[in-house]
Amino acid sequence: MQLKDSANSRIRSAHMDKKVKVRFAPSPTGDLHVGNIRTALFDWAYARHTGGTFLFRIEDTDTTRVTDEYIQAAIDTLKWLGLTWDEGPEVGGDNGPYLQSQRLDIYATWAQKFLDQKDAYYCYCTPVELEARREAQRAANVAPGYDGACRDLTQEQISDYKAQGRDAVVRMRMPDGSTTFVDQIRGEVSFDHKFVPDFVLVRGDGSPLYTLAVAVDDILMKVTHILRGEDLLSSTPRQIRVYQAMGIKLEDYPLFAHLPFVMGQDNTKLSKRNGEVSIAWYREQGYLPEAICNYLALLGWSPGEDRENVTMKELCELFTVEKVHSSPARFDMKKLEAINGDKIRALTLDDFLAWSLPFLEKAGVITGTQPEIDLVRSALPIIQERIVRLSEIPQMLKFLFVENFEVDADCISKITDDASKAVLKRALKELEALSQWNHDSIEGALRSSLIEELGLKPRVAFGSVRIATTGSTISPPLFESMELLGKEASLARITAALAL
RNA sequence: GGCCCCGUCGUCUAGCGGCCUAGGACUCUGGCUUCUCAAGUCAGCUACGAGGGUUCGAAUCCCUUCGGGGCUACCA
Repeated sequence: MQLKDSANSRIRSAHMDKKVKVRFAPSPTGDLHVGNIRTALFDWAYARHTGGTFLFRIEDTDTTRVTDEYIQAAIDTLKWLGLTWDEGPEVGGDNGPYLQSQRLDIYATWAQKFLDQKDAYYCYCTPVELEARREAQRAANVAPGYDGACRDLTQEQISDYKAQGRDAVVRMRMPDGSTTFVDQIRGEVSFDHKFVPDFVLVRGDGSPLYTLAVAVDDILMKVTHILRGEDLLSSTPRQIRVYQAMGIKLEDYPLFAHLPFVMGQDNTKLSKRNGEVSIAWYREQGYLPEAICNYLALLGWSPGEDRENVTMKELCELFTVEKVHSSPARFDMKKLEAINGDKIRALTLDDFLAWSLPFLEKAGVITGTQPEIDLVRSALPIIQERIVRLSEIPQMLKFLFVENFEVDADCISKITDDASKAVLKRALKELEALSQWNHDSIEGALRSSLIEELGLKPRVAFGSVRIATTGSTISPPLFESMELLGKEASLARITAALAL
């Protein structure tokens, strides 16, 4: 099967008249991770860029590893990220069902057809036998793979195996020759069939494998572009083999584009060992969907023109497969944080409030009453440029809500010396006299008394007041914080500090 | 081992034969600003894996080599 440039251009031109349909087809054997999401994002962006269809399909043919919880989690994660699909679970479509476990009869029909056509055959080798032969191949330094033992079984041999009660798998016959296809990112890629052994389509128990289901579904669901991880690159010849057996015309083959990996810090495939990979974790940590998508989009792709910050809308406008490159990228948490900080700063007050409340409630800082929400709302502007993750909000605003206020243990010694006591005493006196309580009046009073009259350095003078009122050396701007805290509480805290 | 993919600052990238004494961003370092922390701003550090070609000219094209990764399942 040669699928060289001329064929590629035939497929491409055939596709020009067709509406683009891109699919994201994860196998939910765990929470969706960073790599899955980058793939989903590119799939989605390309579909949106071309005005095509984004199809979401669940590949749950491995029933021992896929669970309903993971399937639901995958659906939720995509929704949370805003990667909405046009065909798939929950929304339906003309090519469903979209769970492979609900399409078993379809795969069985095709497998039978391949058997009838002699494209596939029953293989009675047991896993133990296969493993032993592979071991021997390795020892003999021969490419391991199925040796074709059951390719041309006689009736006798078959009855013999059946009599032994052996299960048979359905195996695809790989003809001699090679498969060449044009990857839209990597260019022409070629595999000699010597290194693509006959592969299993249907298990001994009659259930289909990925190799069968993925190819059948992409064709039946009329997928035009397959953008997926590069780990699937070497399985492409098998997929193309199934298209052939299905009798699909060359121009109806989907176009392949294998995306580069997202690697961990230690330059191995991202896993739990070398960083947080579950999107659920990022959600809990207070990363915004738009920040995650923006950052992930930069892994293997670039908007160009020295630009990095893009909205989801801009991503859709700018994204093309041609600009994706072929080399793997390393995941960098620091940069994600920087982008998350940018996105948080760009939030409107209403949006920021909406994102903040769940974190404050979960941390037990507020219960959700209207007065609390009002206070949060007025406090958010002074912390907006000080956080990179939403999960930092409770810590920053806690001082406004705690009932039994206490100064951080490691800060107490910094305000118990004589000099600090003098500062606090004077501050208390000045503040008590204030008739107006806002950050201007507070600042005016403290500046004229502590800085001008006592001649103290601002950082020294305000530092003591900061610790006394907010409990820490690090806080939002002091005068605004005191305004939000209120006169009564501010004075009470300074008084309490003097008693330490 | 075999097959396949990949190789520009520490990291993500721009670059697609002359605009490159290689640009941007993150990180790091130093300065400014400053009530702390941030934010903002200025500056600095640091890269075309190596070796051969092709060419008047190469980060850009070719070859070799080295390095990294993936696959090699009745996983996907």
